[in-house]
Amino acid sequence: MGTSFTDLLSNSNINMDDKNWGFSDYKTERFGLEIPKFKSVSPPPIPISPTPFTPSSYLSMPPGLSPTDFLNSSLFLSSPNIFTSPTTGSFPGQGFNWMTSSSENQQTDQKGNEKSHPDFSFQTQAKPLFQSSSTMFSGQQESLKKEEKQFEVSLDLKTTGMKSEYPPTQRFTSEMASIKPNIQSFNIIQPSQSIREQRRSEDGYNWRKYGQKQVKGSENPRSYYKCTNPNCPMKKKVERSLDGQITEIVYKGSHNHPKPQSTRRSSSQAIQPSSSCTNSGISDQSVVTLGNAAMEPLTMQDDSSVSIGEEDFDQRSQTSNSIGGYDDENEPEAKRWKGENEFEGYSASGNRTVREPRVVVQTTSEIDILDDGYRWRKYGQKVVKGNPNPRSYYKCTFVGCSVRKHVERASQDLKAVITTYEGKHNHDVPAARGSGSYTTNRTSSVNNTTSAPMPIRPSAMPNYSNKTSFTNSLP
DNA sequence: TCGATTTGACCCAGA
DNA sequence: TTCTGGGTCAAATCG
Repeated sequence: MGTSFTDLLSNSNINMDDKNWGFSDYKTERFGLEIPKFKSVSPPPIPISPTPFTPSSYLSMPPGLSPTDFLNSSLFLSSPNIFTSPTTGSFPGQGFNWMTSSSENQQTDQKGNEKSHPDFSFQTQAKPLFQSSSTMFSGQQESLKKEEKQFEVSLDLKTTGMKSEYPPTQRFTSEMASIKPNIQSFNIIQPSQSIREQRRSEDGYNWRKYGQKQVKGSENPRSYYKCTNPNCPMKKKVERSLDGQITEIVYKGSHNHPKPQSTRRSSSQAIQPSSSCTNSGISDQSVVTLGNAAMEPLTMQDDSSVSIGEEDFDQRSQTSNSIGGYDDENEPEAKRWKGENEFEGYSASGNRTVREPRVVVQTTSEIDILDDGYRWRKYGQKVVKGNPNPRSYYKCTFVGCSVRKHVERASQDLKAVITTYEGKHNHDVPAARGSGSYTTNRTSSVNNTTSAPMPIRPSAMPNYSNKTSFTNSLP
């Protein structure tokens, strides 16, 4: 059982020597062909959100080069498309902007139009790894699916000995993130592992599917899942493209129980927030920083200075994150509010043109966001007309305090952040978490390790009402 | 045999 | 009030 992942790949007719795999070649596949319609080409599998996405699953690091080195290199940090979080100052650029090198900050679509595409960074698909490029656009769907199926089964047998549980092409992507770490660390899952264990989603919880529906305006079926934990209200909706790739996940509610224990997960090390996360932070950071750099990443960037426990990790990773690209010009009222804490994303299908798969993760979990001294809970995110950048909505978490704020980057100047406060705090600024200053530590952490811009920090405004802070805080 | 999934039917909120 | 569509239920089916 000492088979390395590379061996597995080489046995599967995947040329690891082809330096284009997963990168430029893939981009060519996505954008270099005449694609009459986005939906004609299903979006690639994506490492869905709460998953401790593990870039190293797809990357082979040269000897002597650690992922941390990679992250700290100017290749990542010099990108002008990398911004700190509007609220936390976190540095999403550490979220593995795969497609973005210094010369590739601008993506070119199939029409030759250059467009800023920060979201594309998270297209770190396993697809180039696990799907033959020759069949990528063959149009022979049945043949393709058979090939995929055969390959995946083959790979399954080789690597895990487990039976297939996930649809083709989706495996080794989002839903399989719980397995992926085993690949990353070259650990082989023992065949004795229970089926139930395998059903655990990438977020570490167990889900039971209770329904599926064809949603109007979308050819993608939507599946409904409930957390299998008794009395847990947590649900999620998963939309998949026809070939099984997830195009959207919407979480609803929050878990009222700790994450189930898992021997597999502990052995794989990859989804061990309290250990691996706080040490390297790499895999877990990438989960929440992938996507639009202007979005609230709620990252684990602070790991070097702040120890984040599992619960913290869970909540952060479930925080509203929207990953995907949009056709900004035609942006309709993309998402509609269903309630204060409920936020319905619209699927990556329908009338609008969507170039990237989309993930909306919503939860009622409370999140602390210490950027101005107060604690904020993100309760929504929305792309509003006239600004392609999502607006993050926050509520003060202090009981009885109704202050809200929303943060967005200016459409004209991405370096500028507009923070609008609404209401008036009826309490003092809460003490920072931990013994030291959380924000101070974070700031120093960022500054010490990168040349990242300073966190955007609106001046503390204990009393304000509908004030807008237009902060041009980036160099 | 049992738990998970599938799928048609039903419920219900909103237009 | 009716219609529509998303969400859920639950019997049937599957593994």
